[in-house]
Amino acid sequence: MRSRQFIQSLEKGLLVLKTFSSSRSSLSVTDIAEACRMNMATVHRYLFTLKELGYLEQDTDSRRYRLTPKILKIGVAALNTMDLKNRLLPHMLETTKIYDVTTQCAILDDTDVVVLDRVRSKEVVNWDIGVGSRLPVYCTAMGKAILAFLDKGAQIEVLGKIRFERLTLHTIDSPEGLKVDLDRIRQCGYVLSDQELTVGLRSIAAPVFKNGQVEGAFGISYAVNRANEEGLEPALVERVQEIAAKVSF
Amino acid sequence: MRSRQFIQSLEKGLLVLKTFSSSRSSLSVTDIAEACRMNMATVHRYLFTLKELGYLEQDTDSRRYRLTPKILKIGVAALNTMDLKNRLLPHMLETTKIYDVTTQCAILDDTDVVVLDRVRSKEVVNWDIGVGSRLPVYCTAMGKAILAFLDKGAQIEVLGKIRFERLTLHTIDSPEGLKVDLDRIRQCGYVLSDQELTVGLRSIAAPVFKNGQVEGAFGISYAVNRANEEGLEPALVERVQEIAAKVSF
DNA sequence: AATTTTAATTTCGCTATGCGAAATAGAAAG
DNA sequence: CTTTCTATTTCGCATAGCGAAATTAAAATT
Repeated sequence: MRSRQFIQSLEKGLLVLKTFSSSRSSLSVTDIAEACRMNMATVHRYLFTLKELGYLEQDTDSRRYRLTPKILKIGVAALNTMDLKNRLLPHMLETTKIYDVTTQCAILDDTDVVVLDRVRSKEVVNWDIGVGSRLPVYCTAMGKAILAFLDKGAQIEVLGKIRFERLTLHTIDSPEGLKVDLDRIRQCGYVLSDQELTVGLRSIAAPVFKNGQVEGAFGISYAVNRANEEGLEPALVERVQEIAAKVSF
Repeated sequence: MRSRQFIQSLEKGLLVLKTFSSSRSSLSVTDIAEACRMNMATVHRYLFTLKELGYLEQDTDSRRYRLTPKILKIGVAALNTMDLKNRLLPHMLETTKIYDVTTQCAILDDTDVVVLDRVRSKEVVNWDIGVGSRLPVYCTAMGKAILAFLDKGAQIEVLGKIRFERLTLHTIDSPEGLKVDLDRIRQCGYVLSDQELTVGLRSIAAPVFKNGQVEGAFGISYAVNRANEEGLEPALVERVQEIAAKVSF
């Protein structure tokens, strides 16, 4: 049974909001009633309220609802709160400038890494995700960098929750395989991930610490063919570790 | 009096969430009770619920609450919903690559423009805002581009709500001055803004249309000194208009 | 270390609030 | 024109949420 302190109306309201996504951007009362398993009259009341508050707008013809930019205010506050991002940004800009690689920073949430910010390289890769995007921990350099330095308990908990999926030929697809890799990463202090998430993409990442605890990760990505450039990767590996260490405390 | 359909608990819950911001990232029960003018017991119930749902976390020592990345899921859905961003991104990447300028796209919300996405140039300017940031309409190239092409009614409404503030020597600081500028912009089809928001920064922008209605704007920014580069600005002006027209329909 | 102050959390009884069935309105399909 | 489907509103009931006050816990002050 739920605590007496729990406010169900808020849970329902957020559930309604959460139903909207990039693939389901315009929803009818019925759609939401179905998705949330709620009574239609009730759903209507929530939609009415969210519209009144300016978080949703309704198409006059189709009567369907869709998110407004106002909702961003809340999420963006969360983003800017993360000072990892602010500490890393100057280094990201500089690194991208020098090596023309995409630099990024991320934190862990559940079994995903959430991209806090990224500075894009000039080279256009067939892969472009935005700020706030989520990527699976087990097949990203930043994800593995964070996971490897989590304390045992937390690490095991995350490992247990991951749903492995073979995204490329290089994707690790078992908890055991990942565990071995994480132990190795913990030894050497950085991750070099070769096309584990996307074919053609290589990444390097290292963990950033805050009071001795992993706070997130700093990472860079570039096209596989650049791995051949004389001395580039050793330089990048060193730089990533150096920067991650510099912003850690 | 409020409609019978309005759910007050949801309003209060969102009010509590909204209280968190980059400058107020860690809040106590009392802080929020004060800011929201709500009873402390009530505030506690909302915080408890949001914590339970995973949108807030509580520091065990200070008992203060702070946003978690989970809240980003909702905002990011809103961002990705905006297909203006998806249509423009390839052009943004290409333009940044060719001219090394910062490219961006934005939409209007209330009296702000909300940045949907941006591709940074290599030149590091003392000005770096992130995705989801809000800038005032009246002193940004993208803001004025959108405003100029709004229908009369909507334009007047926005003009009435703006709170003008002189940010630089070049900032327009009256509705009358802005109106004159907007009429001129409507004639020529693009905006060239010189240091109206930030000293040292110049921007060019043009509106993007969807079914004949302004949907948002495409813009580029660069350091003032680059205005001297032979033929650069005319080329940029043309390019901005060309791209804005191409993604309009 | 004892006392006071301040803040967080829980309890409890009352009532306004939110619930869902059903009614109504309105649009789309047949 | 009728039927069907969806959105919206009404209404009476049950309960979820309210705030005063109690309780607990942690700082601050003596």
